[in-house]
Amino acid sequence: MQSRTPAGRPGRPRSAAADAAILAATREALVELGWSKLTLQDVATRAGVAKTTLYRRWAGKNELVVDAVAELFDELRLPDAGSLAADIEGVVLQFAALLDRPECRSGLMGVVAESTRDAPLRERIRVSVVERQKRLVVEGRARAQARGELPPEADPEETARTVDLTFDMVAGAVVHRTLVSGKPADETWVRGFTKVLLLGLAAPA
Amino acid sequence: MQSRTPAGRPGRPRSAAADAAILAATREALVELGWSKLTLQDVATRAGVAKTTLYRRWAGKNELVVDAVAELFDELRLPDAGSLAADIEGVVLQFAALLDRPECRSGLMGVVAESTRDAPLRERIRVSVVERQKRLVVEGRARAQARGELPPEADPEETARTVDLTFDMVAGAVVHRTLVSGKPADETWVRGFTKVLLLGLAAPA
DNA sequence: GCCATTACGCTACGGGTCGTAGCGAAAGCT
DNA sequence: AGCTTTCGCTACGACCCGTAGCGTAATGGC
Repeated sequence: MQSRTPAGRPGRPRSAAADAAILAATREALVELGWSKLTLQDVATRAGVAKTTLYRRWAGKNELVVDAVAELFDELRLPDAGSLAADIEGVVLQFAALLDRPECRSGLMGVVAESTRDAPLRERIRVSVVERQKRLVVEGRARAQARGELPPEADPEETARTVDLTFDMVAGAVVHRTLVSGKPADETWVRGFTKVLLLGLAAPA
Repeated sequence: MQSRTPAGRPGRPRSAAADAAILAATREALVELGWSKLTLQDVATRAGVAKTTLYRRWAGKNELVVDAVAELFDELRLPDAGSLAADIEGVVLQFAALLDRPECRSGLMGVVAESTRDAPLRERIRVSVVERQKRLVVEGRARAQARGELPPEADPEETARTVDLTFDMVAGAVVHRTLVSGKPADETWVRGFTKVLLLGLAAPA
């Protein structure tokens, strides 16, 4: 978050309600206007605050949208469906449902595009959005290894590489399917994807 | 391309040199300024043409950048390295090299972000950029089936689904690796990725 | 209760980009 | 030649950016 009040600070505290209103207004504007036509003036008006209040809390459009989109990813949960295949399918379907929301599509792609020339922004995205998804991969993997569905690795470095690879394959495929190919990541597609991924991962090293 | 002269048209023809200069200037501006700070005024100045000339040929920034980036994808070639694994690795490494160029990174992500709210733009990207990559998948797949490395499919609809899935997995993983995770898609990574993908695809239906 | 400190709403500002219009000159085709 | 289209140039209103300054509101410390 942005407005962390360090407890013992004197003066009037920042309104927590304003934070929530601004982030909600940002998502609303993303739905109606998209990334490029979204203006901070418009967000401020929707949220019922002054434009200057926005600039006191966020450095600019990029940072604001990252925070607004990051909240959406709080909904992601790792289901315990009994098998690794079912777990993957569940997570992928949740992720696909998120990417189906227009505020998520345009917001995420907008900030990712900006992050190609803004390292601090990329780091902010990583912490607020990417790591939150990656944790699901780590947990799901641990469960699957406990069940014996995946071969365990001795080398922790090898484990990190495999987790990274798995994550890039899952998230990348879903994003590419929905945003570039422009087709829905529905159950049929997810089943086919999970099958291919699982066969590749389950093979011994 | 944009300025297609229908041959028998009277009047002064559009300068082909200007087209090339504008597209090159667009890529140059993408490198130095990135997607959001790129202005058509700046591109026009770099190309040595008037701003109005730009607006006569392209509807706006989105369309211009799509054309400028699409030219980069002409370089993609399907190597004949003897095995499917080597072919995939070759293509993926080429794709990774493209995404390593800043004009490709910011330009591509920028227009993809806009395309989430602009169906005609998405179609333009599909025709100019996506289909050009997808053809490599189709060709490589045909070769591999001729070599017996991949199981052939009787159902043409099933074939289309598999090609789509393969393409989304390859392109998606590379894009996510380089642009979201922010790590290089080097030979080590490509080898690991190809291994997982191939095991999943080679398995019988 | 008083005071220092901070947040807030409001207004205004210079600087920049957008997309378009209008003009005269240049460059082709028949 | 004459017609047609492009091109460079200038100018324009509209909009957004990001900041500054002001008076007011809401806290915590004493």
